[in-house]
Amino acid sequence: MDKEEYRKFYLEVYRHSLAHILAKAVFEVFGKDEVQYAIGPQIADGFYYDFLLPRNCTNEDFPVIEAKMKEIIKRREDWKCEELSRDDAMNLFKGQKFKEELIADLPEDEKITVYHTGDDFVDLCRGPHISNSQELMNAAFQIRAVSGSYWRGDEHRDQLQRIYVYAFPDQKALKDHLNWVKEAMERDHKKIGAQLDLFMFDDTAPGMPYWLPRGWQLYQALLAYSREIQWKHGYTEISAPVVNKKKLWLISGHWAHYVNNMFMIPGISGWLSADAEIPGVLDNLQEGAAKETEVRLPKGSAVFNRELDETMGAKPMNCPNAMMTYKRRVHSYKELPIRYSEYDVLHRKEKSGQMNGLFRVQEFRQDDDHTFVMESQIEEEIADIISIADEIYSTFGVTYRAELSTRPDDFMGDIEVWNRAEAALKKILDDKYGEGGYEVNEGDGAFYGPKIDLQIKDALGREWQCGTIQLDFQLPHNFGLTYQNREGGMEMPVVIHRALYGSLERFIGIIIENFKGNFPFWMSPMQVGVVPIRVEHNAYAEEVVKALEEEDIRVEVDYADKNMNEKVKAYKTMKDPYILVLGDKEAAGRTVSVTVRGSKQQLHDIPLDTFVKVCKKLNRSRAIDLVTEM
RNA sequence: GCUGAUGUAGCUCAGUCGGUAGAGCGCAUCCUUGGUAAGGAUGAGGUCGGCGGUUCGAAUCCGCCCAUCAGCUCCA
Repeated sequence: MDKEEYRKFYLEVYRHSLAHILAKAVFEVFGKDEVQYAIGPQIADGFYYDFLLPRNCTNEDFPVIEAKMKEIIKRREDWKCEELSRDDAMNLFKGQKFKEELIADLPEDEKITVYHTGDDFVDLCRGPHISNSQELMNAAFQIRAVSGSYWRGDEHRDQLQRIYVYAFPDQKALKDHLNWVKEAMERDHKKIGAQLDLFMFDDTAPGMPYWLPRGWQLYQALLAYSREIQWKHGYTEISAPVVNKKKLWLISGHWAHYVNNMFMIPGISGWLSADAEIPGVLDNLQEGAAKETEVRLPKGSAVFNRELDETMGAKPMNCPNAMMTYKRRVHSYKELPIRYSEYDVLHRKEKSGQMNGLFRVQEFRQDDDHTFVMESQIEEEIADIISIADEIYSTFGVTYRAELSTRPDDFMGDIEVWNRAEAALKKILDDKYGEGGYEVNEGDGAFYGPKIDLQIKDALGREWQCGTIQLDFQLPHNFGLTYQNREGGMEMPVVIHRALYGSLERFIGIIIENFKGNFPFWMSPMQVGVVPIRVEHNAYAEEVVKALEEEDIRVEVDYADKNMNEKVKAYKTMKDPYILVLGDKEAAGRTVSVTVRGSKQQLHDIPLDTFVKVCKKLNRSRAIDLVTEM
């Protein structure tokens, strides 16, 4: 074991042992007979332990539990490992239903071990552990949070209370980690988004971002990039209705599978009154809806029967409209692949508590595409998509992780078709990342097809699904799509859904955190800030602005009669890549003085033409770093 | 939807035992007329998230709701 491995091993042992100490403390604080303990694994910054408690644990319990843990450690109790038979183990944990379930689920040949901490606490555990609590005297820990969690991740089973604890070998490591967390919070896109005036939210439209002038510039830069790269790869862009009648969603299958996540809009006669005797209103209530509540509505209240034909739904996805677009006429095999990209607004109604800044919203746009191919073209097409993904992600300097998701339980369609599709995706991933070079999520696919997801991390290390590539054998069937083959017969195309940014909103959230708001030149909301020193320099400043704007460089300027320091400060706060200071010297020599973002040094006597060329080049190359020498 | 937390000026936050609402930054006006995140003076700005309750009196206590955050569960 080298030094690093040794450290890692002991970190695990410490955290694992502290988890037992936490459980013992919780027993003593909440009463041993009233606590059911489940599992307590370690995680990146410590560990957690799940309990079923007699009452909810709140922040006020944290210091009490922490003090109890410290007290227990000071008892310097011995830890003993014991190997038990299955029956003895069952006996030992009698009444502890989660432990009983865990033991029952252990494979036949698995060795069952328990660890005793002192003579009044025992936990089912594989170990290894410390041999005496005093080894934990120097360990640093702090309860981070408590949250609800479901036993075995199943929301239909017991909801447990998960106590999260930061745990490190010593105080310094804990402090360092808390600092890291603090710094990560500073990168939070919600915070930077407000500071840089990029976007905002309002209670009147939960989860639906307002894109402010600066943020919208950034957004448009990303869209322009997507359009440019897709055009080169043979994509054609369309735009389609945002709101569609129920009939479309019935055909696509969304009515059956996704209706509860859709924003509904009643047609003309869709609104009923509670006192109107309309048969079928109550019968059509969704399963689980409280019928009593509906009956008690005051007379004259508006009631919406969404089962009426004229009910419209805001699209949560572009696919059905893309299918309609394809279906408008007969297609020949010679036309395929046909690629319809679109950036229309999508709406998805989320359960409360699911929203999260730009990461999880109810209104967003995707760099979406639906490609119609012959089965023989799938592999080549997906390889091309992955090459586009690589190109896009490298432009932003982000790394991603690929995941394959396979057939879920509620799948639609023919199982043979599913198997073929999954095999095709696996082959592509094996070729690109090597066997085992990507994760497989069994049963996590969309109901209409398997998918490849591309995951990117945020500042806190949480992973978010951005890109997605999905095969679909189902929608072409639902919509009756065909193409005419060489022999004159009709065949059904396969659809590839794909988005590489994923949602623009989520992707922008990610890159805000990645760049900490210091965006590459090409996507900066404003690229150059111009500061005339005095009003008499405004004339030259106008010339400079004009020269930049002629080359499509986003430039802002402050002609006001005020101190130049204020103007510089404003642009620095907004993280403009370049700030130009213009005074007598510059006007006389037709030059600019450049302050480069992130650098204290100023570049003087740069000819205006040279500076414009640098900006043009940065826009064209989409380089991540700024040019610092001119 | 669930668990825990948060919500006071545009922003960051203070507000003790229930007794007329505070600061810094920012904003407006003025002075300083300037070389890279200035200094000073004056001023505007509040339904204390919303609704209801308790009370002589509520930012403060209680209930419900809304929104947000950390998780869980979901997520085409």
